[in-house]
Amino acid sequence: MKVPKYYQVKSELLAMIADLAPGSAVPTERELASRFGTSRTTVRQAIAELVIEGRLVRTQGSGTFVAQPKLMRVRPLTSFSQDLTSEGWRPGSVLLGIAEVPAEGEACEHLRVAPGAAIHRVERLRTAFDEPIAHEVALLPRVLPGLQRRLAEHGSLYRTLHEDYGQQVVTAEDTVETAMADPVTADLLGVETGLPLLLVHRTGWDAEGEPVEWTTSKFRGDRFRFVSRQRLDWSAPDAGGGFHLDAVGPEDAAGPVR
Amino acid sequence: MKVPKYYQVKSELLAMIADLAPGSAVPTERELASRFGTSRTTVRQAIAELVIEGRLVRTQGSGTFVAQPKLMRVRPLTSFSQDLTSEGWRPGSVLLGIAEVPAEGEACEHLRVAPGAAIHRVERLRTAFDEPIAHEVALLPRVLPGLQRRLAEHGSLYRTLHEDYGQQVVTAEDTVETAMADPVTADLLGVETGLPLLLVHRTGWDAEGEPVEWTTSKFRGDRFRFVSRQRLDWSAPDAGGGFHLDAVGPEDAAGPVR
DNA sequence: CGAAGTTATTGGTCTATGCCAATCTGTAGT
DNA sequence: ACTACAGATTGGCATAGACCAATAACTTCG
Repeated sequence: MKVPKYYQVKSELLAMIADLAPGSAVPTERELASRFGTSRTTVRQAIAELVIEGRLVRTQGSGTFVAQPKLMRVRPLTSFSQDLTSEGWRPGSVLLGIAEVPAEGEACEHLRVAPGAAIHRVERLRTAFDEPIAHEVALLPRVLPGLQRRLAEHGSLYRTLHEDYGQQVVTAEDTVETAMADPVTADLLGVETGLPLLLVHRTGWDAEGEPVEWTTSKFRGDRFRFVSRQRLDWSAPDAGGGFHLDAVGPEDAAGPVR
Repeated sequence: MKVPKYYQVKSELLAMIADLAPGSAVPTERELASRFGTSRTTVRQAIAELVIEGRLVRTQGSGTFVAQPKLMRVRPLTSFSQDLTSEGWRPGSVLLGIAEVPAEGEACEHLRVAPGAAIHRVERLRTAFDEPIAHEVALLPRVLPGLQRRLAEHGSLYRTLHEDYGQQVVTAEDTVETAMADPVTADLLGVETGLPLLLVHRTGWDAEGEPVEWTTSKFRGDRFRFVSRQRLDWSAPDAGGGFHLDAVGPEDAAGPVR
């Protein structure tokens, strides 16, 4: 796949700032342009995307600096009752790949497995109205013989886990944040690079509190809106009105240049 | 406030496509450039933002067209138990304005009041670590005498509604989508125009199912991540695994040009 | 009539350049 | 010391033009 020059600049810039502390200054646009042998416009395009991703901050007259890491909002959802009827329409799903891979990085923490342990990786493209909607990678820590065949029969991953392997996701935690479409994801979703995405991570646990899945989904931000209805619990202090903050580290962003 | 030329072009473009059906072609970049008396670069910047907002779609070699309206994802949350301890830190809140205004537009539907009916409007800037985090406008349909004074005493809007007026939000529906920072919001949040935001709408109902609030929040997408933990109900068909889709109309986007 | 190749059109990327606006810094004046 | 002013520096906006890549319309050939 062809990689535009501004995207190469972005990647090199990303590598350059990886080791810098938040608040550190990066070279000026004019300096970077001559260093990378390109024009200032191209450098600006690269920087603009890193700003949108929350990796850099710019101040006119002052300079460009490494951004602080993202914050996190925890909404203390409490009690809830089912009152949503399942109206609506069920979209399609295209299986892009399924394999056994070694666990690595963040996945080890979320799935509570040792690095290098064998886990299942299910990559799918979710569609609606025959249009790509989201790119989804599910990681499953358990031993699941014949997963591919059984998944093909059921269609639904959750149903397969439940009916064929007796695994049930009872508790789940979702995180929603914005991200930008990298060239690979953009290609899969049929959109152009740089489009804002809704990046959703889901961790699912069974009744014993053991992790069952860790799924990363990238939804087209220009086509989607998440809706959740819930009951609030007033025994919690300031339920619903307040929110809690914590600092978390940034995920790695732009992929490797080819 | 000064408005860049590309933003004027964007607004005129937005007005131009308001009456067009989805799929309609808009003039070419070169045509628009000469019509608006500007360069192609400027037109491209305007179009790029409209694409990010989901109002236009571009196809190389073919042209630029009016986009389909956004889709909606409904996640059928079901049962839930409180197991989140309220750790963390409570952020600040700056009251920007509070007034009685006539209800109009969407608000009438969500609050179930007649157009023109008097409602309260509470505009706040939410902060964390002394940094602007979100711009929030809460609309309240009930009669609330002395709201401003009592809100100043309590700080929390929810606590004020509960303790002073006996109103309790028991059920709430949140929607989360991406949006871009318009110049006014960007100014308030201290970021630059065009940054992706997490646009959150919350409707709150009391025990009788009567609307209590309709709140619009714009969070900095580069600084936030929403987290919700929930219990899944397996009595619902395909709970958790499937998702439901529906077409909704687009909100109005760019503000007026000045 | 249908398939294959050609050409014009459209958006995608990049360059080079100019001026403006915000910021910072150093210097002169009080 | 302190303030006020005047550059120098930096990012913000815009222009004009060039070439590339994908698409669609047209032409030509079988």
